[in-house]
Formats: sequence, C-alpha cells, structure tokens
Amino acid sequence: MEGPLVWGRQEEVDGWRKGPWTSQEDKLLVNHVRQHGEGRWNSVSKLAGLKRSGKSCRLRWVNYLRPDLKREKITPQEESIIVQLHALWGNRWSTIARRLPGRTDNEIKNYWRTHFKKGKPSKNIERARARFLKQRQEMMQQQQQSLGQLDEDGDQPRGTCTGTTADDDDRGSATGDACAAPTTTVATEAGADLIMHDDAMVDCFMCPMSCDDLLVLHGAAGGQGGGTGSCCGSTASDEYGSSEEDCGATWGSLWNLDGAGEVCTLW
DNA sequence: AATGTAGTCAACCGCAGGCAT
DNA sequence: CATGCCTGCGGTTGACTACAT
Repeated sequence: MEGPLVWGRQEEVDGWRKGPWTSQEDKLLVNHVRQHGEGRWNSVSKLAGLKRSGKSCRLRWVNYLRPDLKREKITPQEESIIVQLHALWGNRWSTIARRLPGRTDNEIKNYWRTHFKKGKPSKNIERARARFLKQRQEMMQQQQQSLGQLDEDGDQPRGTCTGTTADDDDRGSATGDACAAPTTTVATEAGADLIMHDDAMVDCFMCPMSCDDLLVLHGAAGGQGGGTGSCCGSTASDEYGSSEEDCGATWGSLWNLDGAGEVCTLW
C-alpha cells in the first residue's frame, strides 16, 4: 500500500505509536528486516527507529510487508483448500495459512468470517464437516488395518508419511509423492460429493500438517488435464474459470448443497 | 443525491507456549 | 524449579468501500 491510510487516527500510548502504518514506517521496517532478518521484534523499535511495539512490527511484516505475499483475491481452489482444512482443523488459521503460500492467517480468517461464518452455510458446513470427519475416521481405521497387514509384508503403505517436514508442529510428517492416484468420493451434503485424490485423502487424514498434501491436492486440481502437482497457488487462477464452469459450482454452491445432488470434482 | 447496510481488511488485544536465565 | 520475556495465535474491533434503498 502506498502512503498512509487515512482511516483511523494515530495514537501514542506509552511511547508506542498505534494505528495505521505510514509508508515511512513501512520502509523502516522493511529495511530493518532486510538487514537483520525476521525475529527479535522487540528490538526492532530501537534498531529501526520505529515507535512501534514488537508485536505491531511483527504483525505488519507478516500480514502486509512480507515480499512473498499474494495480493490477488483468493481463488476457488484456495477456497476449497481453506474449507477442507477448516473442516479438519477448525479455526487454526495459521496452520491453514501455512498450506497456502502467500496467504496470511489474518487474510484467511477474514475471508472465512466474511464468506462462511455468517449466513446460510453454517449448518451445511457443520454437517459436511461432521461427515468429513467421520469419513476420516474410517479412513484412519482402514489405514491402521492395512498397516498391520503391510507390517507382515514388510512393505510400505501408500499414503503414509515417508518424509518429515521440518516446518511445523508436532503433527506430522509428510508424504512424498502422490502421482497417479485414483480419486475418492467424499460425500458431503445432500448428495453432493467432493472427489479427492486417494493419496491426498490419506495424507490429509494421516498427516494433516504436511505441505505436500496440498501439492497432491493441487495436482488433482490442476489435474483436469492430468497434471501431477503444480504447487499450491502457482497457477490456480488459470484454472479458475474453466473449472468453475465445468462443475457448475464453486464455492457458493458447494455449500449450498441442499437439493443439489451434483457431483463436483473440486480438485 | 442522501442515507443505510453489508462487506472488506488492517490492526489491536489478550492469552498461551516456548525458551532463556 | 520459578520467573520473566518473546513470539505466535485466535478473536475482535473499527474504519473505509461498495452496493442497495
């Protein structure tokens, strides 16, 4: 954003400035991060000459100044991911955001609140979520069974975690590759189905924190042409229109499933 | 044209967990 | 082990914008 926002008034509390950032402050912060890297936010004020709290600096950087942030609107593919992940993890926005490169937790949180929180979808979301989780549980049980079998075979089960991503909580490790996987139909609400990659399903269920999960998912998504895994957010916008038209349902109708009875391949 | 309302987004607040001392 | 500091997260607020009446 160029120039200071006009909204809000600048305040100063306990020596800390509050309210909207000015372009001058942005420059100072960006220069500081370039020189010193991220972190140590509490020292930023001293080092960069900003009268901002460490918290405020961090927030400004993470939500606005980071160079890798996307500026475009959230695509239907991203929406789909958000909703699936929200079904899995609930309001863990930062966790969800990590699966969407260039998006921030704040952005996703705002998006969710704007689009899904209030109004019609809530009931459907809850019901679909319940169903989704139930399906997940079944998958996990199946997984465990097959794990038992494979132990005897000495083989490695598909969709299990073979690698470890360093990036995240304690939750998991990542699967590697998920090419050429068949699809699984996940029943949502009122007969509408999400067709998912089998491996993606398994990965999602077993290793929810893996970034590769979404590579997998996107592979299936872009995969209308049979692609195998463009990375998250890379070219999603291109598929936007066509996939929307093809399945006749993007987001609104995804959750507006009552009486829909349609099958839509989301990814 | 004026007013009201909903949507959007940046920013703040409080809390919790991790880590160093 | 206890304490304090730092960082990150989720919830919430408030101002602007767009659209409807």
